[in-house]
Amino acid sequence: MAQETTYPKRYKFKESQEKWIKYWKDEGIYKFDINAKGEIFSIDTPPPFVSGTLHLGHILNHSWIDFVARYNKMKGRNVYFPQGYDCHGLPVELAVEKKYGISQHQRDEFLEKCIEWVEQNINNMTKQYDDLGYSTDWDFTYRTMKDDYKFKIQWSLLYFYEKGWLYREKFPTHFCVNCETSVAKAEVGYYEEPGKLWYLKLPIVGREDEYITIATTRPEYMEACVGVFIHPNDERYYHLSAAEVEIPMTDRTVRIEMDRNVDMNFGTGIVYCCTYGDELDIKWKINYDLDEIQIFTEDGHMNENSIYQGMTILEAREQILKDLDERSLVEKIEDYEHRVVIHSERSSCRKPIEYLPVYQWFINVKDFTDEIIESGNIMNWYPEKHKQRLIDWCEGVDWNWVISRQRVFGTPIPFWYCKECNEIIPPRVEDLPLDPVKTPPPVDKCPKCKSKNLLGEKDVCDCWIDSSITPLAIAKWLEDDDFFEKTYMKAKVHRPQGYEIIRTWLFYTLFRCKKLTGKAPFYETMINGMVAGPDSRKMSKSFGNIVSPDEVMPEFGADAIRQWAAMGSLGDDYPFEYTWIELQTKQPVSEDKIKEEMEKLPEDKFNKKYRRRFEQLIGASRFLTKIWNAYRFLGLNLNKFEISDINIDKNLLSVIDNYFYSEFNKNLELITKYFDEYNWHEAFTIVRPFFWNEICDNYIEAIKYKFYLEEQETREWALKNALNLFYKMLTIFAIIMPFISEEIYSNMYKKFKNLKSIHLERWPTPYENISEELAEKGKFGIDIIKILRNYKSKHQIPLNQEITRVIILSDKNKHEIINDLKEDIKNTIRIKNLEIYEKNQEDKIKDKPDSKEIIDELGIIFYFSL
RNA sequence: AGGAGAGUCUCCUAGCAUAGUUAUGGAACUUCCCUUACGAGGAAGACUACGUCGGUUCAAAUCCGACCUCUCCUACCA
Repeated sequence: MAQETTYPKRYKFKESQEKWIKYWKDEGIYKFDINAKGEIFSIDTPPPFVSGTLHLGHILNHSWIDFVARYNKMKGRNVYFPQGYDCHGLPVELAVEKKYGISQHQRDEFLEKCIEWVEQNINNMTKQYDDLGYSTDWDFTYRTMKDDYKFKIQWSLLYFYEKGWLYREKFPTHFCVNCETSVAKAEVGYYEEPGKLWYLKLPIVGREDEYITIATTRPEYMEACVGVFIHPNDERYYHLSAAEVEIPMTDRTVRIEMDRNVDMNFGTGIVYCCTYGDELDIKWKINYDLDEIQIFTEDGHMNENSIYQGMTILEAREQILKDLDERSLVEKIEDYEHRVVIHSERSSCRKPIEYLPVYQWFINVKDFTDEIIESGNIMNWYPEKHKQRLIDWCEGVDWNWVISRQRVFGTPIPFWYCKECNEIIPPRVEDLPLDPVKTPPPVDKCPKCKSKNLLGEKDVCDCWIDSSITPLAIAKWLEDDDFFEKTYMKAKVHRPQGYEIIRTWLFYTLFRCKKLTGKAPFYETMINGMVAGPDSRKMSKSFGNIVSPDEVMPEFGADAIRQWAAMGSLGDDYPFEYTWIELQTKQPVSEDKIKEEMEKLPEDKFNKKYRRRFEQLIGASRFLTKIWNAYRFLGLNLNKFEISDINIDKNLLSVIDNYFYSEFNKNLELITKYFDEYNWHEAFTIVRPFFWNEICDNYIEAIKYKFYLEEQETREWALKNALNLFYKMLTIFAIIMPFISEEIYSNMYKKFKNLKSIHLERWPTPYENISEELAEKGKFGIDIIKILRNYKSKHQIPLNQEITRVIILSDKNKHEIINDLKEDIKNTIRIKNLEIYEKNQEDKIKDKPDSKEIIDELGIIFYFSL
């Protein structure tokens, strides 16, 4: 007697997940061995920012990445699949300030706490990855905040400096003159303030007593005015084209320019550009190559470029208005609801923000966009259409990359500079990584001006500086030459990512890696879209359409959620569907009603009354149940036998086996083709119906009767053949549903296969030498079975009820086929007496039953009697 | 404001460069049957969609133009 295995009625995904996550870890199923067989295929996965939790966008993206990893492994490649974390960023600083109540000015302690906070978040996110069934090898994880990572970053910056691509220059930034610090865009807010709009007259050069009038909320910028703009379509001002105007309180004149960015409906439709008034001013300064005249100091006073030197900005405003008024240059004053940019998000400051130029570090990318396009062109794009985003972006780049951020938690920019002459002092390679704020420069005086006033840069790097060398970091660049050679230089490197960061992550990675190694980093890229809510708008709190993975994972499990991911389409946005259900009536409730109720009811009451129904996941769970039951059925029968293998013998295949094996071959070819293109959606829409409607509904139904036969050999072969086919399907399932596949494998197949895990298995091969002639016959048999089953159904006969007598009449050439399949037809449909004749024998049949059906497309006539 | 991608039935999705029967395939849905691998299964069914408006054409989801909506990006949140 075979060893008894028990087959629980339901698949318990929770226990299964827990068990296999541990097993995979203990047994090292996903370990990467660089010396293993197969071409090395590296996956440069996106390091998520360490917010502390993965969202559904990550789930979509990383499920796909896991499909890529598992599929390529099965195809025999040696897949290198690490997963790292992007640690630096303003949100970390904000969280630490809030949680520990310390400020960035207590630098050392602050940084320590940042690291602590990040580590906690990483723990949680790592668990979420494991719960998803993510097959990364955690031995190769990385963190952008670690020294080994920083070393590579700083080394690359030094290299860029030596090549002359890295430089330091003044550039405007949001600056709080109250706190005397640069602030991030995320730290500024707006608030509405009743203010004034001043209409000021600027004299036109060479035309006596002619003026143009500009409207401004910031008259104190007048002295910094370097340009005046009007809209090219503005009919009121056609006569002003190319005119010049005088700037009051200065001895300068400026040209009037036409620009489409002007808002014709604001003020007079004429706007003055004061370098750094707002973001538009900055854009104009760059596009029109305007001078910059700085009139403010970093502590909010007027500087030496202003006749109001020493006054605060507000004092200067009052004074200049008086002075302009004296010269009759103030046309009128209006009340105006003014949107003021203030320092609101991080401090209690709430004072207005100014744009001030400070020294920033730059990397020259403008001169290398052709090279980036080339690196993009040699890659395979899935889907192709998103390549255009990269090309368009490259072609439009007209400024260089500002890499410095006035933050503290980031990779230090490893340079010093001379306070007197701004000479840059680079570090020695052997001293990297370092923090120039804490480490003295390698020289004691400026090599250019001999000054001893050398300062370490306290700015840190833009996050994209960290993340745009991930392909090098994972390949142990500068660390292990052999590893680097094998996993980068000679490997196929796959880059999966969302389309929204093509212009950042992909762009900068293509640029830097090519420059640093001479080799374009990627063999191919797979692009995912954004996850939206059911209203196909992005998930956001204000729309109330957010779903968190933590909400659905415990209810449906990873295999179901991964099926949801598999149904998304390459490169397009993908909604996460749900409908609101009223719990009592179980009826769907409209979106509007829900919104109403949400506002009306307290949260707990609302939650008791309504619930979200996740249709996609319900469908996915049903499929898992179907797989589980097919397994149970085969398993229960396997319990009755002692078989030593599930190998097949071509000569012992039944006609029906032959047909389904042939169908499997055809479907496998399609599935493989779609997987090769990373088109999960199309692949899965073949896998699911093929398994469900063909293998379960037709194949298993048609061989079922054999399991109850007396004759051992037929029983055994029927089971073996079915187990063999099911196993091939299971290896395909393993990519999308790793847990249930492993569960079934371990219970039913492990004893026949010499593998610790199905995830070490190879992609299935087609059945060889399948006779198409026999397959045709099998198809014919299945068609007949379908018609008979249909007949029963139409006449409301229970499927398991026996029919007393069925007569099948066919053309001569079909007669023999039907005869061969007699047992299959008879037993599958449960017919007591099945008689088979050629059509020309119709007259000879005795006691023909009344019920008759003619099936033209099969060339068959049926008679039935219940 | 600009640039890019997208809009096909209740939901996903194919098709769209070389325009051509009745627009693909899934899920969900309804009715009947069944319940001995099946919180499952079987059979039938219907409804029925190319964002809007124009144009080119014998013929447009497909080509052209305008517009609308969504999403992403546009030098300090990733």
